[in-house]
Amino acid sequence: MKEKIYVHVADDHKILIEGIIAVINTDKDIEIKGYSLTGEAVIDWFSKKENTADVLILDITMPILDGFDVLKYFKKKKLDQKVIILSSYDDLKIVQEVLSLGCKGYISKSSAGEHIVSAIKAVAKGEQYFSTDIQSMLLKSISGQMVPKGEVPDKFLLDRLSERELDVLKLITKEYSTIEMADLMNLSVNTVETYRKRLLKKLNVKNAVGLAMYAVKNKIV
Amino acid sequence: MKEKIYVHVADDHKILIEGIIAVINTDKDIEIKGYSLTGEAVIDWFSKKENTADVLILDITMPILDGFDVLKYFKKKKLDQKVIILSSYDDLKIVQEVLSLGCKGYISKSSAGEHIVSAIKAVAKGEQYFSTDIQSMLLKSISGQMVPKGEVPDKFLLDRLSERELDVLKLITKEYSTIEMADLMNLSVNTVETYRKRLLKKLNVKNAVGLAMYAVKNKIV
DNA sequence: TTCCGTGTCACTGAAAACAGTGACAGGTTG
DNA sequence: CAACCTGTCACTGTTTTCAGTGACACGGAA
Repeated sequence: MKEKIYVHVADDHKILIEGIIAVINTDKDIEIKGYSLTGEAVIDWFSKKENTADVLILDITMPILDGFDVLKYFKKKKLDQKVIILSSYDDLKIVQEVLSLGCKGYISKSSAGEHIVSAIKAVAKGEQYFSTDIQSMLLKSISGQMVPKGEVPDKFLLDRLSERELDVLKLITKEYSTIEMADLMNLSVNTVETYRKRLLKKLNVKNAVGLAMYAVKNKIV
Repeated sequence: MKEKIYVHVADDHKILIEGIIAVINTDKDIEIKGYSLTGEAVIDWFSKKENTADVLILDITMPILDGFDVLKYFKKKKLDQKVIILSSYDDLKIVQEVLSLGCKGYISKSSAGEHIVSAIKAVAKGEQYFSTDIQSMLLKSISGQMVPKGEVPDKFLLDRLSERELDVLKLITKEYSTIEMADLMNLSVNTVETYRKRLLKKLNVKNAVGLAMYAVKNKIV
């Protein structure tokens, strides 16, 4: 009889958590060790020594501190926590980003619950696990990535946005003009323009609408 | 012994559906009559005469045909189907929109599963049901709506957009500039500008980003 | 028939966005 | 340490958007 696998679940949608718990409870080898509704709660939970879990099921989009932040916290603290991302986004950039932050599995929310169980077991054993849609996306991206050597495609760089850039991006989606933002943030107009320009470049879009659409697609707003 | 309430669930996230089913199954008075993973599937299901449900739990965001489309379908077919929206968006415009399309309840995904059960029972009885965060948002919007009598707030007018305006709106969300649109549509730049200006006025936003955000929120793109 | 919305176009001027380049200090990381 | 990212700011253009005003034909609704 092998040992139980202990799991912690984090998602801001309580209903989803309840669902996951219900699914996981059907498996005798896995046991839920608590859940969190926010990124802050996850970090709190894991920062207490008495709390440990073999695997953390983690949503990306949560208010304030999101999945990225949680992964970064683990990295910073050099905790080798096994994490499975459970996301509704099948965006290549996001997958690459969380992988680089050390996550061990990625499941799309559109996949069936049984996959969570498989993923937990695989990751607990030290393997990686990706739901089929994510797998095929990764494969496609690699095979389609026949770029001349030396030239690194933008997609692999994925500049993560800085604090300030993110601030500006959010304000842009709220129809703020540069001057208004500068006023609001107590910055020079030039500074805000710099952030705007860096955003355009990093996200490879041509105008503010592109930025807004990016923000929407990536649940930044 | 009262009769059972039959429920159909629609969401593109299978895991969530499983969760909802698990939660609902704890209640003896409610029974699941199938589920759908897409808007098309919902419409298919309900268009078969042998399929009926007292209440439909419906997600807004689904690929291709979304929750709005499903509601519009019911409206068009004059089916008085009771629908509870289960959404991760707590946006006022969206709530107003689905209400105007005849939905009877609105639950945020961040609320607990037990609320679904309450919502189902309330709606089945002919009542309305909103989760607390949605309720407070609605109240706030109403109290903040102290406009001088006679002056109807724009939000309630929801001017219909013309064909051309819609065309331009869509292109704007694709980062087209006015000149590019004029070129593409074989129109004078001035004409396209006219549409743009009419859009700004009708939707009461201040720039192209506002238009794009409107388009996103109202599922025009 | 008159009014209104729509599709089409024009002109002007101010405001904002976009592009390019540059700079510099402070922090992190290899 | 050197390289890199971030936050901050400046200057100079060009292009685009936004605002205001106007026009005219067509078609449907009041």
